[in-house]
Amino acid sequence: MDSSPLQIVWFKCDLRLYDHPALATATVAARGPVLGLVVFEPSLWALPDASGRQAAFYADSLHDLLRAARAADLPIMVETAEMPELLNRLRCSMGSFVLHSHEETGNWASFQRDRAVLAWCREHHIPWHQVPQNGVVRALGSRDDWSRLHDARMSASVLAPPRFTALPARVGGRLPDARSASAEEAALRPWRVLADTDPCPGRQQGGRERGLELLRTFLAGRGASYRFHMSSPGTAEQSCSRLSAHLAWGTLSVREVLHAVWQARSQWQLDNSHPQQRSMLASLKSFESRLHWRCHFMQKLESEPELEFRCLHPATRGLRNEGEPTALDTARLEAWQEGRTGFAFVDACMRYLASTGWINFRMRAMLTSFASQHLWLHWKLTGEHLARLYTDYEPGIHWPQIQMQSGTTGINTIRIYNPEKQRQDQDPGSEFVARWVPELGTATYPTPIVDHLAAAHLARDRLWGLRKDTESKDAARQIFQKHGSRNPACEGVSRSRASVTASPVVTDSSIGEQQTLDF
DNA sequence: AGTGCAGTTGACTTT
DNA sequence: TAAAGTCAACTGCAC
Repeated sequence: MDSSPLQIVWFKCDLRLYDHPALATATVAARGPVLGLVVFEPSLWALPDASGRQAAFYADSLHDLLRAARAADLPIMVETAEMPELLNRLRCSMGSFVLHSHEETGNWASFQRDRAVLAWCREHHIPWHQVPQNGVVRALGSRDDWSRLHDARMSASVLAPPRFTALPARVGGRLPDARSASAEEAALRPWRVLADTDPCPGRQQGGRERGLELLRTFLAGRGASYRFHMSSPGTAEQSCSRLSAHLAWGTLSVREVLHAVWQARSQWQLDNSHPQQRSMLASLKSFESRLHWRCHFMQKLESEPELEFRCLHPATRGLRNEGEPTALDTARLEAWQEGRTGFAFVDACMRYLASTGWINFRMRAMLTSFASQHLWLHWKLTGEHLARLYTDYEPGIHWPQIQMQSGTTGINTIRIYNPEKQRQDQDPGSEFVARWVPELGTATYPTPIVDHLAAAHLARDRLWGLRKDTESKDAARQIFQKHGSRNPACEGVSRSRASVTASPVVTDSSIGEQQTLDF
């Protein structure tokens, strides 16, 4: 009998060695040798929310991970297979092992995959240790406890990369020689092949080294203009942290980013003579707040994975066409996807996103609002399209945000963005529109496909109309109890009244959260 | 000079 | 940085 069984660390959306709790628990003293495992799962990459640009970012990141692992003497096996069949194969060839991974708040399919893996592990008496890597709490009892649990996770120390011991020959001999460049290219091939199907000329590069560089420049001063430049699509690209894809694919951990923010803050606090001190301290504060909100939103999908395909508030189910799209739906969907709605700013944003794989938060909200409210398309279809376009697609942020901007959560105020007002506010000089919709003003540019004022009015009436009856309000209260933020500054309370009365009054029109990721 | 009035601004509410 | 609506206070101008 082997007294120290093989410890397999299954890398999922956590492509790093630093601050990697699953790797740390696998390497604590008295355990066996450690083997990394990265799996290209064809069924998951074929889903309608997956795309080539995400695969490309993953490949970049895996490249960095394999290099770092070589330097640290951690062998990593890269496989193309479905789980749990792969685990079965590994058990046959290598014998029993212990499996380690991070808790994942992914899409429904990844959740089902994890259930299958859990069933397989139980059947074969393979221990599977799943540990958290962010502020999302699995099996959360009450939202009242969440903030405390989140803060405790985030304030714990970051974990140094562990030291590894040599693999026994029975395992090591079966690994491909990952030291050669051609072997590494072969390992990355499934992701690269998929990437080639999705041209994205402005795509952000993946890999931990790039992520660290973005973090460094943002904290060292690039973030000074963050608060005033994040809302316009023309300036956000440089002023935002651009860490979203790195957090989504785990080349950086949210905790290490947070600790870096705290360290930068104490440095900036000392630098009284620096002209950017004030703006940097303000930026760091709002950036930290967003990291908190990031986990807050992901917690919603963790607690209710059906958010990916079912309207949260029961009264909003069936509001938009959930069946076979009509001819009108299809025409509108295609116009929106292809950036030819006749609303130049909306079209410019969609084309920019398609070309770069990223757009700032506010414009994501506008694109969603336009599809759901003005075009009255069901959010599942449009949400899948946006998911594919986002290199930084994070299911736990995406689906709760999509539902929020579509007015189907019941606990958030209805936000219908006016595409003309947004153009005025965010692109007053029309530089952004001119760059991405150069044919504007010529005969080839379409006329608007809807009367946006009338469409917004109709959407407002429909959504507010649903909230009037008592049953609907009761449902909203229950949703708030399960998912709502307990931050007093964000309650559905009129702030002026809350500040002057002993017991703030919750108005009927504002049960729940008033906060978005953008504020 | 003070009054009347259209138009603007800002705080606040409603959808 | 949701947008639209309401209302009161203010402003600039004409008379």
